[in-house]
Amino acid sequence: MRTGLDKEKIILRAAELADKKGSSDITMKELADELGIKPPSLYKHFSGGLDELSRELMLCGWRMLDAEITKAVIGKAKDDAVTALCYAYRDFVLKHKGLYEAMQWYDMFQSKEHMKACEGAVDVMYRSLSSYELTNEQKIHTVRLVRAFLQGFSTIEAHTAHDKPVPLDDSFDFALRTILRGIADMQKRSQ
Amino acid sequence: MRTGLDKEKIILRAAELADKKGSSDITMKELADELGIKPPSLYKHFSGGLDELSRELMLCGWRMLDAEITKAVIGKAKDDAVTALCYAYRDFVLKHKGLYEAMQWYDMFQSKEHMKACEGAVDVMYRSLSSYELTNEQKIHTVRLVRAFLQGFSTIEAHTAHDKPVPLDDSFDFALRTILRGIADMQKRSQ
DNA sequence: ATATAATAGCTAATACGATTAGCTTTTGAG
DNA sequence: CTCAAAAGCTAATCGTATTAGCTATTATAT
Repeated sequence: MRTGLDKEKIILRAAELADKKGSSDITMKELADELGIKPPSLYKHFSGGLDELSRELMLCGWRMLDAEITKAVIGKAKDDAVTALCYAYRDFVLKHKGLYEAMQWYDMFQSKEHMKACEGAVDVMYRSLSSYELTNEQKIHTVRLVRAFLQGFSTIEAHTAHDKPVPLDDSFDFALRTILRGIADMQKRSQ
Repeated sequence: MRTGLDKEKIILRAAELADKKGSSDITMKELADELGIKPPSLYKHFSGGLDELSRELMLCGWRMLDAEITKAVIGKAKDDAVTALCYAYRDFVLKHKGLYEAMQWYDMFQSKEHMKACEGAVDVMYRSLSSYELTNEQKIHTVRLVRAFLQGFSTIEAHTAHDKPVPLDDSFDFALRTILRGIADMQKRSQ
Protein backbone atom coordinates (compact mmCIF):
# COMPACT_ATOMS: atom_id res chain seq x y z
CA MET A 1 0.00 0.00 0.00
CA ARG A 2 2.54 2.45 -0.93
CA THR A 3 1.96 4.00 -4.32
CA GLY A 4 -1.45 5.55 -3.78
CA LEU A 5 -2.84 4.05 -6.96
CA ASP A 6 -6.43 3.25 -7.60
CA LYS A 7 -8.40 1.91 -10.50
CA GLU A 8 -9.21 5.32 -11.87
CA LYS A 9 -5.62 6.54 -11.86
CA ILE A 10 -4.36 3.35 -13.43
CA ILE A 11 -6.85 3.59 -16.25
CA LEU A 12 -5.91 7.16 -16.97
CA ARG A 13 -2.27 6.15 -16.97
CA ALA A 14 -3.05 3.29 -19.31
CA ALA A 15 -4.84 5.70 -21.62
CA GLU A 16 -1.80 7.96 -21.71
CA LEU A 17 0.39 4.99 -22.39
CA ALA A 18 -1.82 3.86 -25.26
CA ASP A 19 -1.75 7.34 -26.75
CA LYS A 20 2.00 7.52 -26.37
CA LYS A 21 2.35 4.24 -28.22
CA GLY A 22 -0.37 5.22 -30.66
CA SER A 23 -1.91 1.82 -30.16
CA SER A 24 -4.27 0.10 -27.79
CA ASP A 25 -1.98 -2.90 -27.51
CA ILE A 26 -0.50 -2.25 -24.14
CA THR A 27 0.83 -5.06 -22.00
CA MET A 28 0.54 -5.62 -18.28
CA LYS A 29 4.29 -5.37 -18.12
CA GLU A 30 4.45 -2.00 -19.85
CA LEU A 31 1.71 -0.58 -17.71
CA ALA A 32 3.26 -1.93 -14.53
CA ASP A 33 6.63 -0.46 -15.49
CA GLU A 34 4.96 2.85 -16.20
CA LEU A 35 3.38 2.80 -12.75
CA GLY A 36 6.49 1.61 -10.97
CA ILE A 37 4.95 -1.62 -9.79
CA LYS A 38 5.24 -5.27 -10.78
CA PRO A 39 2.76 -6.87 -13.19
CA PRO A 40 1.12 -9.16 -10.64
CA SER A 41 0.20 -6.15 -8.54
CA LEU A 42 -2.11 -4.95 -11.26
CA TYR A 43 -4.34 -7.90 -10.55
CA LYS A 44 -5.19 -6.37 -7.18
CA HIS A 45 -7.00 -3.65 -9.14
CA PHE A 46 -8.09 -5.64 -12.17
CA SER A 47 -8.85 -9.16 -11.13
CA GLY A 48 -10.13 -9.74 -14.64
CA GLY A 49 -6.67 -9.08 -16.06
CA LEU A 50 -6.03 -7.56 -19.43
CA ASP A 51 -9.62 -8.10 -20.51
CA GLU A 52 -10.99 -6.03 -17.71
CA LEU A 53 -8.41 -3.34 -18.29
CA SER A 54 -9.34 -3.13 -21.97
CA ARG A 55 -13.00 -2.87 -21.11
CA GLU A 56 -12.36 -0.11 -18.61
CA LEU A 57 -10.18 1.72 -21.07
CA MET A 58 -12.95 1.52 -23.62
CA LEU A 59 -15.51 2.86 -21.19
CA CYS A 60 -13.21 5.61 -20.02
CA GLY A 61 -12.55 6.67 -23.60
CA TRP A 62 -16.23 6.92 -24.46
CA ARG A 63 -16.90 8.95 -21.35
CA MET A 64 -14.12 11.35 -22.28
CA LEU A 65 -15.29 11.68 -25.86
CA ASP A 66 -18.84 12.18 -24.65
CA ALA A 67 -17.66 14.99 -22.40
CA GLU A 68 -15.68 16.65 -25.18
CA ILE A 69 -18.45 16.71 -27.73
CA THR A 70 -21.01 17.70 -25.13
CA LYS A 71 -18.89 20.67 -24.21
CA ALA A 72 -18.45 21.53 -27.88
CA VAL A 73 -22.14 21.75 -28.73
CA ILE A 74 -23.27 23.71 -25.69
CA GLY A 75 -25.25 26.75 -26.72
CA LYS A 76 -25.20 25.81 -30.41
CA ALA A 77 -27.91 24.57 -32.74
CA LYS A 78 -28.29 23.09 -36.20
CA ASP A 79 -25.30 23.42 -38.49
CA ASP A 80 -23.27 25.17 -35.82
CA ALA A 81 -23.84 22.32 -33.42
CA VAL A 82 -23.08 19.59 -35.93
CA THR A 83 -19.98 21.38 -37.11
CA ALA A 84 -18.67 21.88 -33.59
CA LEU A 85 -19.40 18.28 -32.73
CA CYS A 86 -17.58 16.98 -35.76
CA TYR A 87 -14.49 19.06 -35.15
CA ALA A 88 -14.44 18.08 -31.50
CA TYR A 89 -14.76 14.41 -32.37
CA ARG A 90 -11.99 14.57 -34.90
CA ASP A 91 -9.70 16.46 -32.53
CA PHE A 92 -10.31 13.89 -29.88
CA VAL A 93 -9.33 11.02 -32.12
CA LEU A 94 -6.20 12.74 -33.35
CA LYS A 95 -5.22 13.52 -29.79
CA HIS A 96 -6.04 10.02 -28.55
CA LYS A 97 -5.05 7.60 -31.25
CA GLY A 98 -4.32 4.77 -28.86
CA LEU A 99 -7.33 5.31 -26.64
CA TYR A 100 -9.62 5.61 -29.62
CA GLU A 101 -8.38 2.26 -30.82
CA ALA A 102 -9.20 0.81 -27.42
CA MET A 103 -12.68 2.27 -27.77
CA GLN A 104 -13.24 0.09 -30.80
CA TRP A 105 -13.10 -2.96 -28.56
CA TYR A 106 -16.42 -4.00 -30.00
CA ASP A 107 -18.77 -6.84 -29.24
CA MET A 108 -17.32 -10.31 -28.76
CA PHE A 109 -18.99 -11.07 -25.49
CA GLN A 110 -19.61 -7.63 -24.02
CA SER A 111 -21.54 -6.14 -26.87
CA LYS A 112 -24.22 -4.68 -24.62
CA GLU A 113 -21.79 -2.94 -22.36
CA HIS A 114 -20.03 -1.43 -25.30
CA MET A 115 -23.23 -0.18 -26.78
CA LYS A 116 -24.17 1.44 -23.53
CA ALA A 117 -20.78 3.08 -23.50
CA CYS A 118 -21.07 4.73 -26.91
CA GLU A 119 -24.71 5.46 -26.23
CA GLY A 120 -23.82 8.64 -24.42
CA ALA A 121 -21.77 9.97 -27.27
CA VAL A 122 -24.29 8.91 -29.88
CA ASP A 123 -27.00 10.52 -27.82
CA VAL A 124 -25.21 13.84 -28.02
CA MET A 125 -25.35 13.50 -31.78
CA TYR A 126 -29.09 12.94 -31.66
CA ARG A 127 -29.61 15.95 -29.46
CA SER A 128 -27.50 18.07 -31.76
CA LEU A 129 -29.94 17.25 -34.52
CA SER A 130 -32.98 18.09 -32.43
CA SER A 131 -33.08 21.67 -33.66
CA TYR A 132 -33.65 20.47 -37.20
CA GLU A 133 -37.10 19.56 -38.40
CA LEU A 134 -36.55 15.92 -39.09
CA THR A 135 -38.56 12.79 -38.54
CA ASN A 136 -37.16 10.26 -36.13
CA GLU A 137 -36.17 8.02 -38.95
CA GLN A 138 -34.38 10.81 -40.72
CA LYS A 139 -32.53 11.62 -37.56
CA ILE A 140 -31.40 8.05 -37.24
CA HIS A 141 -30.10 8.00 -40.78
CA THR A 142 -28.34 11.26 -40.25
CA VAL A 143 -26.69 10.20 -37.05
CA ARG A 144 -25.48 7.06 -38.73
CA LEU A 145 -24.05 9.03 -41.60
CA VAL A 146 -22.29 11.48 -39.33
CA ARG A 147 -21.01 8.73 -37.10
CA ALA A 148 -19.71 6.69 -40.02
CA PHE A 149 -18.02 9.69 -41.54
CA LEU A 150 -16.37 10.72 -38.29
CA GLN A 151 -15.24 7.22 -37.50
CA GLY A 152 -13.85 6.67 -40.97
CA PHE A 153 -12.23 10.02 -41.54
CA SER A 154 -10.61 10.19 -38.13
CA THR A 155 -9.19 6.70 -38.19
CA ILE A 156 -7.81 7.09 -41.66
CA GLU A 157 -6.32 10.45 -40.75
CA ALA A 158 -4.91 9.18 -37.48
CA HIS A 159 -3.15 6.34 -39.23
CA THR A 160 -1.87 8.13 -42.27
CA ALA A 161 1.16 10.30 -42.80
CA HIS A 162 0.20 13.97 -42.78
CA ASP A 163 2.02 15.07 -45.88
CA LYS A 164 -0.74 15.11 -48.43
CA PRO A 165 -0.74 17.52 -51.36
CA VAL A 166 -4.29 18.59 -50.50
CA PRO A 167 -4.72 19.42 -46.80
CA LEU A 168 -6.93 17.06 -44.85
CA ASP A 169 -8.50 20.05 -43.13
CA ASP A 170 -9.98 21.14 -46.43
CA SER A 171 -11.33 17.68 -47.12
CA PHE A 172 -12.89 17.48 -43.70
CA ASP A 173 -14.49 20.83 -44.21
CA PHE A 174 -15.71 19.85 -47.64
CA ALA A 175 -17.22 16.62 -46.37
CA LEU A 176 -18.90 18.37 -43.50
CA ARG A 177 -20.47 20.90 -45.82
CA THR A 178 -21.67 18.13 -48.07
CA ILE A 179 -23.37 16.44 -45.17
CA LEU A 180 -24.95 19.65 -43.91
CA ARG A 181 -26.23 20.38 -47.37
CA GLY A 182 -27.75 16.93 -47.39
CA ILE A 183 -29.58 17.65 -44.15
CA ALA A 184 -30.87 20.97 -45.47
CA ASP A 185 -32.09 19.27 -48.59
CA MET A 186 -33.95 16.71 -46.58
CA GLN A 187 -35.76 19.37 -44.59
CA LYS A 188 -36.76 21.23 -47.69
CA ARG A 189 -38.32 18.13 -49.15
CA SER A 190 -40.21 17.06 -46.09
CA GLN A 191 -42.04 20.36 -45.90
CA MET B 1 7.37 -31.68 -48.05
CA ARG B 2 4.17 -33.44 -47.73
CA THR B 3 1.23 -31.09 -47.44
CA GLY B 4 1.58 -29.21 -50.72
CA LEU B 5 1.31 -25.85 -49.02
CA ASP B 6 2.75 -22.63 -50.29
CA LYS B 7 2.72 -19.03 -49.18
CA GLU B 8 -0.33 -18.16 -51.24
CA LYS B 9 -2.44 -21.03 -49.94
CA ILE B 10 -1.46 -20.35 -46.37
CA ILE B 11 -2.42 -16.72 -46.64
CA LEU B 12 -5.81 -17.58 -48.07
CA ARG B 13 -6.32 -20.06 -45.29
CA ALA B 14 -5.31 -17.45 -42.75
CA ALA B 15 -7.83 -15.06 -44.27
CA GLU B 16 -10.59 -17.64 -43.94
CA LEU B 17 -9.57 -18.26 -40.38
CA ALA B 18 -9.66 -14.57 -39.57
CA ASP B 19 -13.11 -14.26 -41.10
CA LYS B 20 -14.31 -17.31 -39.22
CA LYS B 21 -13.11 -15.75 -35.98
CA GLY B 22 -14.32 -12.35 -37.04
CA SER B 23 -11.01 -10.93 -35.95
CA SER B 24 -7.54 -10.46 -37.32
CA ASP B 25 -5.97 -11.78 -34.16
CA ILE B 26 -4.97 -15.20 -35.34
CA THR B 27 -2.10 -17.05 -33.73
CA MET B 28 0.59 -19.17 -35.29
CA LYS B 29 -0.79 -22.07 -33.35
CA GLU B 30 -4.34 -21.67 -34.64
CA LEU B 31 -3.17 -21.31 -38.19
CA ALA B 32 -0.85 -24.29 -37.91
CA ASP B 33 -3.64 -26.40 -36.45
CA GLU B 34 -5.92 -25.32 -39.26
CA LEU B 35 -3.32 -26.40 -41.80
CA GLY B 36 -2.47 -29.61 -40.02
CA ILE B 37 1.13 -28.67 -39.38
CA LYS B 38 3.12 -27.57 -36.35
CA PRO B 39 3.74 -23.90 -35.60
CA PRO B 40 7.49 -23.95 -36.28
CA SER B 41 6.84 -25.19 -39.80
CA LEU B 42 5.14 -21.92 -40.64
CA TYR B 43 8.48 -20.20 -40.34
CA LYS B 44 9.63 -22.05 -43.45
CA HIS B 45 7.11 -19.95 -45.36
CA PHE B 46 7.15 -16.82 -43.24
CA SER B 47 10.60 -16.28 -41.88
CA GLY B 48 9.39 -12.95 -40.57
CA GLY B 49 6.91 -14.69 -38.29
CA LEU B 50 3.59 -13.24 -37.32
CA ASP B 51 4.58 -9.79 -38.54
CA GLU B 52 5.18 -10.99 -42.05
CA LEU B 53 1.98 -13.00 -42.01
CA SER B 54 -0.02 -9.95 -40.95
CA ARG B 55 1.54 -7.86 -43.66
CA GLU B 56 0.77 -10.46 -46.31
CA LEU B 57 -2.76 -10.79 -45.06
CA MET B 58 -3.17 -7.05 -45.32
CA LEU B 59 -1.84 -6.99 -48.87
CA CYS B 60 -3.97 -9.94 -49.87
CA GLY B 61 -7.06 -8.27 -48.49
CA TRP B 62 -6.50 -5.05 -50.39
CA ARG B 63 -5.92 -6.96 -53.59
CA MET B 64 -9.19 -8.81 -53.08
CA LEU B 65 -11.13 -5.66 -52.28
CA ASP B 66 -9.55 -3.94 -55.27
CA ALA B 67 -10.71 -6.78 -57.49
CA GLU B 68 -14.24 -6.69 -56.09
CA ILE B 69 -14.83 -3.00 -56.53
CA THR B 70 -13.14 -3.00 -59.91
CA LYS B 71 -15.53 -5.68 -61.06
CA ALA B 72 -18.44 -3.75 -59.62
CA VAL B 73 -17.83 -0.52 -61.51
CA ILE B 74 -17.09 -2.02 -64.91
CA GLY B 75 -19.26 -0.42 -67.57
CA LYS B 76 -20.73 2.11 -65.16
CA ALA B 77 -20.26 5.85 -64.82
CA LYS B 78 -21.07 8.66 -62.43
CA ASP B 79 -23.68 7.91 -59.80
CA ASP B 80 -24.10 4.35 -61.01
CA ALA B 81 -20.40 3.70 -60.64
CA VAL B 82 -20.13 5.27 -57.22
CA THR B 83 -23.21 3.44 -56.01
CA ALA B 84 -21.97 0.09 -57.25
CA LEU B 85 -18.57 0.70 -55.73
CA CYS B 86 -20.01 1.58 -52.36
CA TYR B 87 -22.25 -1.46 -52.20
CA ALA B 88 -19.42 -3.73 -53.28
CA TYR B 89 -17.12 -2.26 -50.65
CA ARG B 90 -19.68 -2.66 -47.92
CA ASP B 91 -20.46 -6.24 -48.96
CA PHE B 92 -16.80 -7.08 -48.91
CA VAL B 93 -16.34 -5.81 -45.38
CA LEU B 94 -19.41 -7.62 -44.10
CA LYS B 95 -18.22 -10.82 -45.74
CA HIS B 96 -14.66 -10.41 -44.51
CA LYS B 97 -14.80 -8.94 -41.07
CA GLY B 98 -11.57 -10.55 -39.92
CA LEU B 99 -9.64 -9.89 -43.08
CA TYR B 100 -10.80 -6.29 -43.19
CA GLU B 101 -9.49 -5.82 -39.70
CA ALA B 102 -6.15 -7.18 -40.86
CA MET B 103 -6.22 -4.66 -43.69
CA GLN B 104 -6.20 -1.87 -41.14
CA TRP B 105 -2.70 -2.89 -40.16
CA TYR B 106 -1.62 0.68 -40.70
CA ASP B 107 1.70 2.45 -40.54
CA MET B 108 4.07 1.61 -37.68
CA PHE B 109 7.11 0.82 -39.76
CA GLN B 110 5.63 -0.26 -43.08
CA SER B 111 3.52 2.76 -43.77
CA LYS B 112 4.68 3.02 -47.39
CA GLU B 113 3.87 -0.56 -48.17
CA HIS B 114 0.45 -0.20 -46.70
CA MET B 115 -0.26 2.90 -48.69
CA LYS B 116 0.78 1.18 -51.86
CA ALA B 117 -1.54 -1.63 -50.96
CA CYS B 118 -4.65 0.51 -50.61
CA GLU B 119 -3.53 2.60 -53.53
CA GLY B 120 -5.11 0.20 -55.97
CA ALA B 121 -8.48 0.31 -54.28
CA VAL B 122 -8.35 4.07 -53.81
CA ASP B 123 -7.39 4.43 -57.44
CA VAL B 124 -10.57 2.65 -58.47
CA MET B 125 -12.46 5.30 -56.52
CA TYR B 126 -10.69 8.06 -58.39
CA ARG B 127 -11.44 6.45 -61.74
CA SER B 128 -15.06 6.05 -60.78
CA LEU B 129 -15.24 9.80 -60.37
CA SER B 130 -13.59 10.51 -63.70
CA SER B 131 -16.89 10.77 -65.50
CA TYR B 132 -17.88 13.73 -63.34
CA GLU B 133 -16.74 17.20 -64.16
CA LEU B 134 -14.64 17.89 -61.14
CA THR B 135 -11.33 19.55 -60.54
CA ASN B 136 -8.54 17.38 -59.24
CA GLU B 137 -8.89 18.90 -55.84
CA GLN B 138 -12.60 18.26 -55.77
CA LYS B 139 -11.98 14.67 -56.74
CA ILE B 140 -9.54 14.28 -53.89
CA HIS B 141 -12.04 15.67 -51.41
CA THR B 142 -14.75 13.44 -52.76
CA VAL B 143 -12.66 10.30 -52.63
CA ARG B 144 -11.75 11.09 -49.07
CA LEU B 145 -15.36 11.57 -48.14
CA VAL B 146 -16.44 8.35 -49.81
CA ARG B 147 -13.55 6.42 -48.32
CA ALA B 148 -14.21 7.75 -44.85
CA PHE B 149 -17.89 6.98 -45.08
CA LEU B 150 -17.32 3.44 -46.35
CA GLN B 151 -14.67 2.72 -43.78
CA GLY B 152 -16.77 4.06 -40.95
CA PHE B 153 -20.12 2.66 -41.92
CA SER B 154 -18.81 -0.79 -42.71
CA THR B 155 -16.77 -1.17 -39.57
CA ILE B 156 -19.57 0.01 -37.36
CA GLU B 157 -22.01 -2.26 -39.12
CA ALA B 158 -19.66 -5.23 -39.04
CA HIS B 159 -19.20 -4.85 -35.31
CA THR B 160 -22.75 -4.14 -34.28
CA ALA B 161 -25.68 -6.41 -33.68
CA HIS B 162 -28.04 -6.33 -36.64
CA ASP B 163 -31.27 -5.82 -34.79
CA LYS B 164 -31.88 -2.14 -35.24
CA PRO B 165 -35.37 -0.65 -35.43
CA VAL B 166 -34.43 1.20 -38.62
CA PRO B 167 -32.69 -1.05 -41.18
CA LEU B 168 -29.07 -0.29 -41.86
CA ASP B 169 -29.71 -0.79 -45.55
CA ASP B 170 -31.93 2.26 -45.55
CA SER B 171 -29.34 4.31 -43.74
CA PHE B 172 -26.64 3.25 -46.16
CA ASP B 173 -28.85 4.18 -49.04
CA PHE B 174 -29.72 7.49 -47.46
CA ALA B 175 -26.08 8.33 -46.86
CA LEU B 176 -25.10 7.37 -50.34
CA ARG B 177 -27.78 9.61 -51.80
CA THR B 178 -26.64 12.46 -49.61
CA ILE B 179 -23.13 12.10 -50.90
CA LEU B 180 -24.20 11.86 -54.53
CA ARG B 181 -26.32 14.96 -54.09
CA GLY B 182 -23.28 16.68 -52.71
CA ILE B 183 -21.29 15.78 -55.80
CA ALA B 184 -24.05 17.01 -58.08
CA ASP B 185 -24.20 20.26 -56.18
CA MET B 186 -20.51 20.76 -56.57
CA GLN B 187 -20.68 20.31 -60.32
CA LYS B 188 -23.52 22.77 -60.62
CA ARG B 189 -21.56 25.41 -58.81
CA SER B 190 -18.31 24.98 -60.69
CA GLN B 191 -20.00 25.62 -64.01
C1' DA C 1 18.76 -43.47 -62.87
C1' DT C 2 21.32 -41.45 -58.99
C1' DA C 3 23.70 -38.23 -56.19
C1' DT C 4 22.87 -33.96 -54.18
C1' DA C 5 20.94 -29.62 -52.76
C1' DA C 6 17.03 -27.24 -51.38
C1' DT C 7 12.59 -27.67 -49.20
C1' DA C 8 9.34 -28.29 -45.69
C1' DG C 9 8.16 -30.75 -41.97
C1' DC C 10 9.33 -32.18 -37.05
C1' DT C 11 10.99 -32.16 -32.06
C1' DA C 12 13.41 -29.88 -28.44
C1' DA C 13 14.76 -25.80 -26.29
C1' DT C 14 14.37 -20.79 -25.20
C1' DA C 15 12.16 -16.39 -24.18
C1' DC C 16 8.61 -13.65 -22.72
C1' DG C 17 4.23 -11.99 -21.18
C1' DA C 18 -0.15 -13.28 -18.56
C1' DT C 19 -1.77 -15.14 -14.72
C1' DT C 20 -2.02 -17.57 -10.10
C1' DA C 21 -0.49 -18.73 -5.41
C1' DG C 22 1.05 -17.51 -1.32
C1' DC C 23 3.73 -14.21 1.65
C1' DT C 24 4.28 -9.56 3.79
C1' DT C 25 3.66 -4.91 4.88
C1' DT C 26 0.82 -0.95 5.26
C1' DT C 27 -3.32 1.26 6.56
C1' DG C 28 -7.84 2.24 8.15
C1' DA C 29 -11.69 0.97 11.40
C1' DG C 30 -12.94 -0.15 15.80
C1' DC D 1 -3.57 -0.86 19.97
C1' DT D 2 -5.35 -4.76 17.38
C1' DC D 3 -6.90 -6.81 13.35
C1' DA D 4 -8.68 -7.42 8.83
C1' DA D 5 -8.47 -5.77 4.29
C1' DA D 6 -5.66 -3.79 0.76
C1' DA D 7 -1.85 -3.59 -2.21
C1' DG D 8 2.61 -4.74 -3.07
C1' DC D 9 6.12 -8.53 -3.84
C1' DT D 10 8.48 -13.01 -5.31
C1' DA D 11 8.16 -17.55 -7.13
C1' DA D 12 5.91 -20.67 -9.99
C1' DT D 13 2.92 -22.05 -13.96
C1' DC D 14 1.15 -21.75 -18.56
C1' DG D 15 0.80 -20.70 -23.30
C1' DT D 16 2.45 -18.79 -27.52
C1' DA D 17 6.28 -17.10 -30.52
C1' DT D 18 10.43 -18.09 -32.13
C1' DT D 19 15.05 -20.41 -32.87
C1' DA D 20 18.10 -24.40 -33.45
C1' DG D 21 19.11 -28.43 -35.27
C1' DC D 22 17.49 -32.96 -37.31
C1' DT D 23 15.29 -35.60 -41.14
C1' DA D 24 12.68 -36.92 -44.87
C1' DT D 25 11.07 -35.63 -49.41
C1' DT D 26 11.49 -33.68 -53.78
C1' DA D 27 13.56 -31.59 -57.60
C1' DT D 28 17.55 -31.16 -60.33
C1' DA D 29 21.78 -31.86 -62.50
C1' DT D 30 24.80 -35.15 -63.90
